[in-house]
Amino acid sequence: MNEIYNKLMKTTLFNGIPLGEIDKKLSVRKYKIKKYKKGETVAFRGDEIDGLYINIKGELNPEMMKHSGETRKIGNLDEGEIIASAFIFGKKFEFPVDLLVEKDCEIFYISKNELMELMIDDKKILKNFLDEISNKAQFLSTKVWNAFNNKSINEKLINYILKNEKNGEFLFKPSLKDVANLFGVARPSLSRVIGEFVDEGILERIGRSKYRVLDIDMLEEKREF
Amino acid sequence: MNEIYNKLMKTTLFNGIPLGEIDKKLSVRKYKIKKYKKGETVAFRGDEIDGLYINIKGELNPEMMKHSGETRKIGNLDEGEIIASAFIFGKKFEFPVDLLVEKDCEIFYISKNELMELMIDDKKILKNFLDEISNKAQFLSTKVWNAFNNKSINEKLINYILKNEKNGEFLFKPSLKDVANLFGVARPSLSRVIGEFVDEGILERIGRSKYRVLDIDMLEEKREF
DNA sequence: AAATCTCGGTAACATATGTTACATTATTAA
DNA sequence: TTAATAATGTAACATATGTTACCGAGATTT
Repeated sequence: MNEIYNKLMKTTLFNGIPLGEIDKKLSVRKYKIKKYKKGETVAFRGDEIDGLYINIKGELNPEMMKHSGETRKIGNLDEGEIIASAFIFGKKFEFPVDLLVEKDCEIFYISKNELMELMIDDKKILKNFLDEISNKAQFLSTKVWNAFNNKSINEKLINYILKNEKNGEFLFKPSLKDVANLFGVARPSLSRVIGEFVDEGILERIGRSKYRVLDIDMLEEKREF
Repeated sequence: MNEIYNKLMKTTLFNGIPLGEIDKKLSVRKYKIKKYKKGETVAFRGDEIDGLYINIKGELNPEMMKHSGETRKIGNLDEGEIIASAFIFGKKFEFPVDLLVEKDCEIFYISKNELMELMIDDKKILKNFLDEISNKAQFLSTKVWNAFNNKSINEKLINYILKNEKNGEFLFKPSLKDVANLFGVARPSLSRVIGEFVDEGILERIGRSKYRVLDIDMLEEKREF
């Protein structure tokens, strides 16, 4: 039991709550621990969400799929993170994505009602959960803003470089292909824009998917307008 | 006072709470009512958010601005709606947009801490607020999904038509210009695609920004892949 | 080391969207 | 009503991105 409480202490929801407190709060509540093996699917898009799920051990992989079958990774769900926190309340009670197990997992579950009791009982937990779902919304808001503001591959690339360069060097991680996918553009199209930057003397190729920034001023100038 | 409580009853936060209850809860709490005239700016992007703001009378207009000065309406904030609800908690305590007054307004304000006390004190209010933020996140999530899934003007237009047509007819509201802006595309580009649909016999123009769907099957076929 | 495989760079071509300009039609103001 | 203003449909042209194909460089396996 103590091992679980120890894990929970590191989660977003119980962040800052002492071990003894967690023990006291949870001992009077119902909850479950579920285990999954690598390759299994924890949930499919559309499955009902009836409570709070926290990944306390292992790694999960949320994926969205287009009608055509094309998939896109959204980002990993590491230990301590709440699953689909913004979909527990609100109008839709269903998983927005498919959830695949990347590394063997243990998942903490507690019902919606028990969760609310926890929040009413402890102001810190309430604050933690409000912060959690607000952060989700803020993250999405930024994404929407970026989609509106950085429309061209040009702008996306510049932002990527400025965010990822260390000492004037950067590489496309985990691969150029994946970055193109992240941008939502075709790989050769991204390569072409990179090539243009090289022609203009802004970048220099120093290895496989690896470049050096030669003229950071020119890079920032190109940003606008 | 009663007039204000009456307005509050219709808000997202106090939805479902009887008038007497609102009176009882709020009489022991600090809150303010602020008034604004049309044309004033309630808040600028970056201003600190130190609590909960609800528009209880009038109409507000959130706007985002690009570096270049180009602006985009996000959608109106009508009476009863909470302002920037997803930015009260979480990492960013600041307004994500500029807030312009469209029609003379009255705004209800309560501090973050008092808001939390309200939530702890009343489970319905807690649920309402959790629903509110979750809905925001879910709405944004849909937008991100759409941006990923409906990339072409073609697809956006088809979805727009299927969502807005009544008895085979629809119009671009409030104007074609605004819909183009909503899509994030140039107006003539949208017009061109509409024109193509007309040429193909899928649509028929029956007035200013007003069209009739002639072949809904062909419209749905064009949807994929 | 050799064979195989995957990824990344590049080019030619096709398509989609943006830009600008203009005429026409509604809408608003005078 | 008339004049002014704004919105819309359209066309020609410019630009950005997608698609396909091919080759060579690294990585991986044998």
